[in-house]
Amino acid sequence: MRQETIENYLKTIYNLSSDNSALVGNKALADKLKLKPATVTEGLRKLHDLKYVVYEKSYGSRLTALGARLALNIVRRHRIWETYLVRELGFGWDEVHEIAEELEHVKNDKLTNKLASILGNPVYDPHGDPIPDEKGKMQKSNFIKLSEARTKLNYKIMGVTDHSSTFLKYLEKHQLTIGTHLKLKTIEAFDHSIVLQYNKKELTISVKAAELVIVEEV
Amino acid sequence: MRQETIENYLKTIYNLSSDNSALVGNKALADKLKLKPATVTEGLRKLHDLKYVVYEKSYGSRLTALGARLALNIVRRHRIWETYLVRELGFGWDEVHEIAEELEHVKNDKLTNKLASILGNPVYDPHGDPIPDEKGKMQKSNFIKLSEARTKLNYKIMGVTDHSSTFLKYLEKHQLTIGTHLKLKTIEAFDHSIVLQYNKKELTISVKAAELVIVEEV
DNA sequence: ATTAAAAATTAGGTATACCAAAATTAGTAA
DNA sequence: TTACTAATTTTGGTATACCTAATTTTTAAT
Ligand SMILES: [Mn+2]
Ligand SMILES: [Mn+2]
Ligand SMILES: [Mn+2]
Ligand SMILES: [Mn+2]
Repeated sequence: MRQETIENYLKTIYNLSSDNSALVGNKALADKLKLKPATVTEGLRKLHDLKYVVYEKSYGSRLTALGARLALNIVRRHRIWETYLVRELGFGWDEVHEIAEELEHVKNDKLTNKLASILGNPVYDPHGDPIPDEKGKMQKSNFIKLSEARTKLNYKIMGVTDHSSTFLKYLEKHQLTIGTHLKLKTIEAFDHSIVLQYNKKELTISVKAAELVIVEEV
Repeated sequence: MRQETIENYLKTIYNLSSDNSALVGNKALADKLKLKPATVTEGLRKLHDLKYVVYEKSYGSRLTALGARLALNIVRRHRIWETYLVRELGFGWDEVHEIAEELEHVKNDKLTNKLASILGNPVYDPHGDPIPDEKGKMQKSNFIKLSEARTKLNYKIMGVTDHSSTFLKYLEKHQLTIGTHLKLKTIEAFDHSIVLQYNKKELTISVKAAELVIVEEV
């Protein structure tokens, strides 16, 4: 199997199984990888033979310790490059994901570590995702989705779970960027839209959007 | 054909045919690409269909205008990354070629141009190779191989044609780096070894090494 | 427990990128 | 010219990464 193929599978399994030990289904994996389920079935059989995943036929797959190590490496490179592109090369947070998808496959530890070191070994990337260190360890947090937040409480935006340019531009337009403090004023009983108060203004956002914003109570 | 495959063929044809329009033979191409001639024959047929090369059966191939444009793009990215790695990220000139072989395939003009701009739009890379600008234009020079230099004259080292770590480390050990001024003292009649005088010392180097060093008369 | 829908697998195929061995063509040195 | 050598092409393969359509398994809904 091509190294890049392996890396894309493992990274995606990792991303889809945030509580890492849960099984990831083939359909979800196929969608993220933009492949057909039949293709993914084949791929997983090979990754199983390579001992990167344990594959429970018809139920899904999870990373082995070996697979998780590789996955965390890719995730580290991806997030460090995104941070470097934003902080050192002047890209917007909405532009970097696609470029990082390519740069993440360049394997050179000296390079990755040099970039990290220039950045002061950052712990979060521009989307609020934690950056694993060289050993794969990273910040663990008790952040929640904005869609699960409660009225009257105060929150701070810590990240996003959709890296698409359209979504990030939408957030930026409304000044909903990482670090923004906001208060959850009310939740519409009708459709669960959320009314936010921040920066001396009010904004209503859909559940759909709120599910993609990560916050912390403050 | 995979984009990376195309790019490696075109870049290599370009590098092997520095005197622009000369035909490049399949054997030479196969060696550089670490492929077998049979494979290259196939590849060239496809590149011909894609209008990237003109392929004269049994004699060799040369780039079309379209192919040359793409090739110069890759060469630009390769050389800019090498320069960036050396000047901004603290790598040695002997470490960057392999990394650049991967980075050169990341296609994003904003990124390439940003790196170039940070570097002050450099015209030469760390090995003395000229860097094409966005339109593919680059410095032309009348440099010669050190093996073709004449006794008693003074020269300045302008570049190298072998990017391998072993060769570059050898040069560095003897302080034969780019910019070094030297005088060609004598040429051994026996084996054409060259006796150099520079930095208040003398050094004899083989024809083999001298062929890989590019100099300019000063 | 039955059934319909969704997810996963299998079977059968295409396209790309490579290779070894054999056959051909080009170049060179008598 | 001939005869050898080197380069190139052809032929017949392998391996990987995909796909569609058909079948099977799992899950969810009566
Ligand atoms: Mn990303
Ligand atoms: Mn990110
Ligand atoms: Mn190089
Ligand atoms: Mn170079």
